[in-house]
Amino acid sequence: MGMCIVNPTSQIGDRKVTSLSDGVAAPENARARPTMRHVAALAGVGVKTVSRVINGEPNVSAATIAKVTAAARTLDYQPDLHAGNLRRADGRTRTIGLLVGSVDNPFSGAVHRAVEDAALARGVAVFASSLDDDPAREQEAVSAFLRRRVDGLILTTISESQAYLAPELRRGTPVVFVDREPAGVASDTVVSDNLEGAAVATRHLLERGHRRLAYLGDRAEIRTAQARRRGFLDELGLAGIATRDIPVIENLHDIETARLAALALLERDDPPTAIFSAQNLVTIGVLHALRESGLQHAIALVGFDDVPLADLLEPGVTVVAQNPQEIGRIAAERVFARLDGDAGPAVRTVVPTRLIERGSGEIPPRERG
Amino acid sequence: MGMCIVNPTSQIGDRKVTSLSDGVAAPENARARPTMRHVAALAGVGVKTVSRVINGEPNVSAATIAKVTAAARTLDYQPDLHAGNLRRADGRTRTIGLLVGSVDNPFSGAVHRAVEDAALARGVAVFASSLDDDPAREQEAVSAFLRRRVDGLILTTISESQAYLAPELRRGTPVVFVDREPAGVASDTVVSDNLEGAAVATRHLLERGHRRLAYLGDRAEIRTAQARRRGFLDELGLAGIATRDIPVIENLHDIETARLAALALLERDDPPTAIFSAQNLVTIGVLHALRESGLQHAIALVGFDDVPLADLLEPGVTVVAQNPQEIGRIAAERVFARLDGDAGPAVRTVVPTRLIERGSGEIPPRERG
DNA sequence: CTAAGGCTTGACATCGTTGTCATGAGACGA
DNA sequence: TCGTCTCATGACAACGATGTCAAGCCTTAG
Repeated sequence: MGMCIVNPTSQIGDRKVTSLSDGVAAPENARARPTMRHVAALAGVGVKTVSRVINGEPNVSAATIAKVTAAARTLDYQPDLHAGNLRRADGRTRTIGLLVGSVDNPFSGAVHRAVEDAALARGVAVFASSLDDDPAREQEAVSAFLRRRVDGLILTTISESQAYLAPELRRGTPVVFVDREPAGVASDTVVSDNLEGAAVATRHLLERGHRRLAYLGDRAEIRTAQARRRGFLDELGLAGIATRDIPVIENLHDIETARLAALALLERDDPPTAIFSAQNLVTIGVLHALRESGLQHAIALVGFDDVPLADLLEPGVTVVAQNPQEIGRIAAERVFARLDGDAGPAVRTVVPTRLIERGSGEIPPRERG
Repeated sequence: MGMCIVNPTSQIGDRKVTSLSDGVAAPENARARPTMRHVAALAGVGVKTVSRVINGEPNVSAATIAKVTAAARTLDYQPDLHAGNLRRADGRTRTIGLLVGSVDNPFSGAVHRAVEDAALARGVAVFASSLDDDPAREQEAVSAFLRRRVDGLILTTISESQAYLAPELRRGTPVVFVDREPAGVASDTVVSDNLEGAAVATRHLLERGHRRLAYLGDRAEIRTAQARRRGFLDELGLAGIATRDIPVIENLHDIETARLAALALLERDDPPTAIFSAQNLVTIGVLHALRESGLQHAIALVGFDDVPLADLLEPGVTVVAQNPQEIGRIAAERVFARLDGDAGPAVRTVVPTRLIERGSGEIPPRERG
């Protein structure tokens, strides 16, 4: 074990060295993963010299660089980033953790893509996980990220408090909250203007004469959903509409529950003339329900968050669009600014929303009855 | 430096031990990340005992477990997975690398989600990267994964040959190719039945009487795109249609280029009566062009790969749907089977496609002129 | 000719953890 | 009472890399 034998033919350099061997030739088809010591032995230099060459450090002769490079290529050597990190001064893994709603939700995908683009430019890899609005998953994902020593976190959260992150924040790990604001800790946050966006959507319907509106939204415990609901209700209040009779249907977490809720709503004796759907999957569920009821041209709809192909539907779907690319871009920018030494107070960035009129939100109210 | 001072008040256990200190008290608000040695010192036990408790190894007394657990909680200790891996026998990082077309493409998102679900069940984290059909990005992503010592790879590829992976495969790293078959190496592969799917789409149009068809597809160098094109052309040949006059427009890589190509096609003197769009973004581009030309009810369309909200459009979009969830699920299953010791020959899994008739593919041919 | 300085290079300790092994305490049967 | 066994525990080396430091060589200036 670990026995050293002289094997002058197995080196690239010109000096005689002992080569690494277990005394048994490894079969060609199951070579072990080479380490720096293997490269050093093959090149006939010390491991530190290999380290210097691999990391492009100065003060290595051209001849040595050539020998080491050749040996590394011959062995298909890949440095072990984590072993290096253990000793390296900055201790950076060049890895960040990203927790989004679900990697197959278009909003999340756009955020993810923007984060990835920023990370790629800095040679940083991205762990991506789906939250699925499950508090346990949030904690597990964060824990999994931290055990892998990510340099920073970009998190969409669902649990009641993120106070469990306080020790990590004290250690200086950058954490940026996206889409939803944290509770119990202060850290950089990037969110859409949910309150104002919902108000804009609601005003849009009110201005077209609608008085019987309905709200369909996500889980009530999500602060983002609460803000959208409040924006909706506040605006009704400003318009002097009694919110007592306004249907506010919450806890719709996927297309199917939203569709069923919308169908039930449309079958009431006194259905609304306009619907505000406060999340992209909810909007899609409502679209299905309207279509099934043949009411897509009769009942107005404004959705919060854009929906794929919304412009190709008939009528086009009017939405208050978020800007997930921008959210992701800014979140990544915050993480990297912190890693670059920015020690200022927590920054809260509000990304504006944009009303996109496509038809469904411009349907006038029908007469009652 | 590294000086040890006795600090009997800073421990949870009952034995006197030297605590870790630099001789200077760290400020409360910038505590360094605790290691096992810190936990051991606080608990008044040896590091190996902490290791045993953290890893749930047997033969530790209940009292010791309690002390160590308390100390770990007090310090908010998180074990460093990579440091452990360095020494651990199996050397697994419990991490895999996933390379998809783009994390914001719905097909990729669905694959990603399925892989994540399988990985989560095993406590494995997923690095996700976007290929963007860029050969350089493929190599960089793979290299970034390997430097981080992922246990396995699930790859969508674009470069001409994946022979560069041969040494890694010899080392036993599981590699599964998804969506596109590799060249130059043999390894597990999970793909849709592109040839047959395209043939089904084409037959569907032929059976409805179309003779003037057109093909709009992705980059010609992508083998998957080649297979779809061949499926289309072969089927025309079988039907006795001269393929010389059939428009075959390739290298459409995003919605906008596809839209422009389709618009140009529709403005020809002799436009097709039916279109086969061979990729999801191309289908969306074609849908825009048809809509802009007011021809969505006049020209038949069958797309390869499903499109979000395809069922809500008018007409609904007929597609040959792939099954990205299944592709992702099987790919993950292959990786984990290999990690569990499956040393059998490379497996090629073909996931069937499914024709979904929604209206656009059932439009009959218009009379010429 | 010699001292000083710069350039190359490698030995060694170290990062945070786990595998190996030895040690000591207590239980148990003869 | 005494070995023998099991259990609980910690010292130490090792994993693959990098930081530190000293040594050797070669220039160059005095």
